[in-house]
Amino acid sequence: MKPLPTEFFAADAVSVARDLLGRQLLSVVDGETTGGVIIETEAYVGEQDTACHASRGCTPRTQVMYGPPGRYYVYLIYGMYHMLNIVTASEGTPEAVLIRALHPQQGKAVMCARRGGQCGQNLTNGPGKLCQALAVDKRFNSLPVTHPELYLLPGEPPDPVCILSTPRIGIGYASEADQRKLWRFLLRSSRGQ
DNA sequence: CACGCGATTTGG
DNA sequence: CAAATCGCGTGT
Repeated sequence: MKPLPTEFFAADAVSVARDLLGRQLLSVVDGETTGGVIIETEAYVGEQDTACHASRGCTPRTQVMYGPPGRYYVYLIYGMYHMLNIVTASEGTPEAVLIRALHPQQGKAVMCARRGGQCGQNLTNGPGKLCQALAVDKRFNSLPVTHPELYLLPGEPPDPVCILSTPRIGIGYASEADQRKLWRFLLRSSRGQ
């Protein structure tokens, strides 16, 4: 199957965040294929969005968000967890989508091992957890989404009625108005995923 | 160059 | 409820 092209991400982060639900994220690291279906995302929308890292301008860390869409923005948080984002919009417009959760599909045993033996629901149900499970770290920062070691497949776009939107998580430092934005998107859990 | 803290996870 | 743990952004 053909990977999602970089052009897919040349749209506003909110639209891309919604459109990424139901898509597949695959990692091929150390000869192991791991991944699953994206079931939770968040949009971070430029310098005016006080929850977005780019709200403090272009810095060494945020530089990739100012580049062309369709590249990974990976950073370290709390000194120990990585966060996987995909840059959207257009060059000079620093927007990105955070991948927050997957429904595990490929390489569950490997993901289990990378997660310290934890399995089941605990494999990829968090932005730090899924990076651990897929062996995603800063070496993917600024690489294109068509990279052979980390890429996306079209999957099956969900029925819009299955998409929930809520406020974003863990952004207490942002303005109240930005905290209230419904820019977190989830796929309503259903059987058979 | 020193300081403070975070788009989280885990264990108590 | 608090610790873990360090790169980055900010101000000196």
